[in-house]
Amino acid sequence: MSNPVEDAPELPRSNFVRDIIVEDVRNGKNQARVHTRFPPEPNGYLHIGHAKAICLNFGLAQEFGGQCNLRFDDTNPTKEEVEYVDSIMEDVRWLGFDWEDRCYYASDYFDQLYEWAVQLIKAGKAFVCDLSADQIREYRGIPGQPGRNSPYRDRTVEENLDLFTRMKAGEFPDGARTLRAKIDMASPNFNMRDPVMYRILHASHHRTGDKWCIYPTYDYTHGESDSIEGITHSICTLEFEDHRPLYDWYLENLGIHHPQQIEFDRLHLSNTMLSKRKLLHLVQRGYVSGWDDPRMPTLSGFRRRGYSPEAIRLFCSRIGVSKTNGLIELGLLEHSLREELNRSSARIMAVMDPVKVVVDNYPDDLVEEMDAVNNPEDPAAGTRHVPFSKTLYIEREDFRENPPKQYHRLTIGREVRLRYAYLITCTSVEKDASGEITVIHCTYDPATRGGNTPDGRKVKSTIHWVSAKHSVDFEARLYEQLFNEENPDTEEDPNKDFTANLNPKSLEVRSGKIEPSVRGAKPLDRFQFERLGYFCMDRDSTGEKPVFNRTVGLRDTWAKIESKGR
RNA sequence: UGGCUGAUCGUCCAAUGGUAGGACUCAGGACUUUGGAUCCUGCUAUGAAGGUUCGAAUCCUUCUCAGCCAGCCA
Repeated sequence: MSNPVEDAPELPRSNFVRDIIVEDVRNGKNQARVHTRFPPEPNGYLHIGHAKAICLNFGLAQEFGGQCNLRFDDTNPTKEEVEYVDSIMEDVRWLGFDWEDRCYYASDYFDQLYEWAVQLIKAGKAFVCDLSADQIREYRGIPGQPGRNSPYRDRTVEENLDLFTRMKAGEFPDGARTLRAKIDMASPNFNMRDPVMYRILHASHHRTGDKWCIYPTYDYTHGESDSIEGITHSICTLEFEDHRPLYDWYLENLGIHHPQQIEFDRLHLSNTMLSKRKLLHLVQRGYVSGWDDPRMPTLSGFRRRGYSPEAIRLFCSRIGVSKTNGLIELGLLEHSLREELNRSSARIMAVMDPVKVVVDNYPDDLVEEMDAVNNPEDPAAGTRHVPFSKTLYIEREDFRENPPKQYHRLTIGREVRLRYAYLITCTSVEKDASGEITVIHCTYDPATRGGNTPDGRKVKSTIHWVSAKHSVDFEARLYEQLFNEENPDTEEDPNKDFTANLNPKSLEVRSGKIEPSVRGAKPLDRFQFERLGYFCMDRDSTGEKPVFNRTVGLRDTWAKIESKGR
């Protein structure tokens, strides 16, 4: 069933990858089939950049009635772990995509890959090389100059077969030999200068255990895996553009199904670090609490922070797909977030910086249950009761003794509305020795129950509140961007510590008072705290004290006006 | 300075030889029981120079700038 309001914003947009597919389908290429794949390496958690690739690959398959596989590119046992495999599956599912029964691993193809390597050796297109890593680098040459052939390049097929078999059998130590494709040491493209196909690694693999001590490289593995799975369009990021001739070479020389590799620009988000290596560093050195720290740009971090999968998908559809090196403003992500959360989040009242209000003419022991709308954007969300009594808390900044111009909130002598409750007028304040306001005295108009004005009079402001004796103490975790710099991922100087850009104020812990209806909430439940922002219950919550992560604040027009006045 | 790829409002994306458009941001305004949401208005762009054409963001030439590539990482 389709919901145009929900679905329309996520409609696929025209982009060059889609154009290629449209054309291929029209020409009947691959029997007009569309089959894509999302191929993460299980060496870290998925981040928002991966979400772009996931939405593209799964989205395209969906749109053209095709399929999208999940495939783990697990050819490097020294960096890969099952923890990452599990988290990746969880995150893709959470984002809203389904690979059905098509979860594959490149390691599933190790036997086939080995056979194909033997085939290339027999065809005189691959050889065992005894050069060390340093020597290979030296022989490879430099830009503008051709490399030199390895002295082992002309070994006989028999010798290559024998050596390769013994490499597999574990006769040689790590790094002693490699299997290389015999292509062209003079190619201007370094990837074609006799690239390594297999290296010796006596390491245990998270899936194949100790079965192998030689492992295929990415270049030798990826295209063949695509081919085996019948992939039609192999969509990857720009840095693999130079690898495409090699991708094509393996497939052509093996004479097997040849998918088309198409490259697009990976996501670059302002004030955000999207390098897996550096994110791992933040986790390992304890700069954040883990991969799912709500400040992390990982999908698990965003989830814990309170982002919805719909919001992330919406963002991904808005940024488009191209080949330009762009930097997306964080504001676009937050805009998509607010737009989605606004229509989906239940409202609740919470006071973050409480100051006491006493309604002097309200009966001492009376408690009234006020009707409050759960979500003005969604009538189906219903209503709830909020208890009202003589002593309340309001936000300290919603009262000013000497209000600036254009300040509409409470001040002595002024009437404002308490949301869903009564109109109140401030009469006086009490202060402590230091001059800080301790109590605000008000009177209420009993005729305005629910916040209505039977006489039609207007008040400029409506503020939120909680009943003091009914309210629940809670902890709020307020986040700001992890990095101060707009582009923290430019590593001009490799020796410079990128953590120097870390925002020391990225986390602020506060406590406040919240409406008792919060009692039914569970971790990951999302709310809008009226007039404050979107918050998500954290798993650190206890029965005593709920903990909330601030997902993102509400647009604050007043803050903008006031800061301009200064 | 070897190769590959790219360059359109401040940002991102579209226009596929025929009126440069949308979104975000920003600036105004309307409305409002969230200074929220919503609605309206406005601002700003084809990297440069030549050429082809009735007509060029689009085709050609030269230049400039940017990203990526010298892992037995992916």
